[in-house]
Amino acid sequence: MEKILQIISDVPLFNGLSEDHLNDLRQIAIDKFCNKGKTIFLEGDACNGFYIVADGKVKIYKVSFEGKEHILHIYGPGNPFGEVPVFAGKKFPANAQTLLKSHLLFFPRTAFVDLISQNPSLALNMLAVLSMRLRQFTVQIENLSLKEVPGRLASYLVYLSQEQARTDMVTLNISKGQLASLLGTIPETLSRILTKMSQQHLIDTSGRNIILKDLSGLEDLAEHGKLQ
Amino acid sequence: MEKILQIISDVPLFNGLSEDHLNDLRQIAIDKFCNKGKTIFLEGDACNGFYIVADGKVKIYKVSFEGKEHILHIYGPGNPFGEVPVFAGKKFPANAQTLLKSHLLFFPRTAFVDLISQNPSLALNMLAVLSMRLRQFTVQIENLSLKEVPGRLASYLVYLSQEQARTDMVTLNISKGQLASLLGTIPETLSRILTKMSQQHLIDTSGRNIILKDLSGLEDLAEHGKLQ
DNA sequence: CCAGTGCCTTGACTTAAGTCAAAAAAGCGT
DNA sequence: ACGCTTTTTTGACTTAAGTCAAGGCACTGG
Repeated sequence: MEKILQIISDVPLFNGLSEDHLNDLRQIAIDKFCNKGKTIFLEGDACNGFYIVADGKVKIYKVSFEGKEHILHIYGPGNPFGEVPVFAGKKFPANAQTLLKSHLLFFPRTAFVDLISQNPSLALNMLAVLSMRLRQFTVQIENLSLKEVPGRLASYLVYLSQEQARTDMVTLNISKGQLASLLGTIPETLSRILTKMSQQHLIDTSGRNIILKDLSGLEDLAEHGKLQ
Repeated sequence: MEKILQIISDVPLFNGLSEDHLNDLRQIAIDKFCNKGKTIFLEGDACNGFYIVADGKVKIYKVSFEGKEHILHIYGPGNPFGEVPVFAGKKFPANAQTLLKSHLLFFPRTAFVDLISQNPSLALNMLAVLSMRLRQFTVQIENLSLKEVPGRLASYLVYLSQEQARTDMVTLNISKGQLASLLGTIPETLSRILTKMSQQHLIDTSGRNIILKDLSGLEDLAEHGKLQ
């Protein structure tokens, strides 16, 4: 049981909270264990709380009428999700599904709102989380409408290289099909662009490893980029 | 001077706050009058506060390397903007410019954060505002990646029809060029699609007025649609 | 070792939407 | 009403990226 407290205290959202507040959070948190591929909620579902990934991986996605899916986020340990309807409206704006066997913590809406009302620094943390998300969405929209697929892929590779703190190689932690969906395209197109980038000596691919042969070329492509 | 207090008390973000708190807000608010076309901030600018539109109209937009612009939002009276860096990071994630002669209220960051820390209901209101924005972005991303331009335009018309509470006609409150940018396309394409929709007897256009001849057809198109 | 499944790649084709250029229409100030 | 600017429309052309269909590759379990 102390494991939950441990997990909670490691979540960025709860950074800087006092022992007492962490304990309060622990009191209201509910464990949820899910197998891979489990749907956690669907767009339009009523919401009575939000989740934090304790362990595993979750995708947040939208589906078009024809069934095509676009992944909005992929969240791992420490990331909250499903918070939007806690504060605005009552319905989830997208779908959530586990990509791996996962351990989630569920925070019921009313209890959590009570905590926030009594705890300004929790409120400020939550505001920071939502603001970061807005910032990310801003970038996603820019990518989708102002850049072509090669530029989006290059951005993603540069981002991975920062995240993984390596300039020589990055490793995808999702399948290429999922990456295509995250970039707002389809697997065929992604595949073609990866081969094109290899031909231009920007990268080399082997499975989920992508060797960055010309990082500054990729940065360039991410910025103003056409691939020829 | 009482005008400012009046404006503040009408802003949804400040709904339900006590007289005292409204007065506090009024103390920290700074008037700003801008002519049409005035740049309020640019992406990457350091931020030391956020704005509320008291009067006029402001566009929030991103610009690509080649200079193409994509409008993210257009805000009118009562809408706050530029709040993201108040809570996360310190730089604006996009650009802001007035579309009309406008009257803005500026709230300096530190003073505002102090108020929020002392006032849970202001914090909850702010959380609601940011959550609504996330919800809207979610829809925008869905539109951009899963729908074609005719579907996006149809969505927008349906949205306008709800907003203006009319089923027979809507009036654009921005130019068609700006609408194109808001939909993630260019004026030429928008123009062509408007004529196509007229040919299909979905709408009739005359300047900024668009007569909705077949609202359910438009709803259909917005949902799952191709225009043929 | 082989069959089977899921993932990825390739090829041929189609199409939505962007570019460039020019004309037409609408606004605006004097 | 006039000339000027800005916005919108139209046409011809190009291109990025999607669709459909098939094949290859790689990992799994019998």
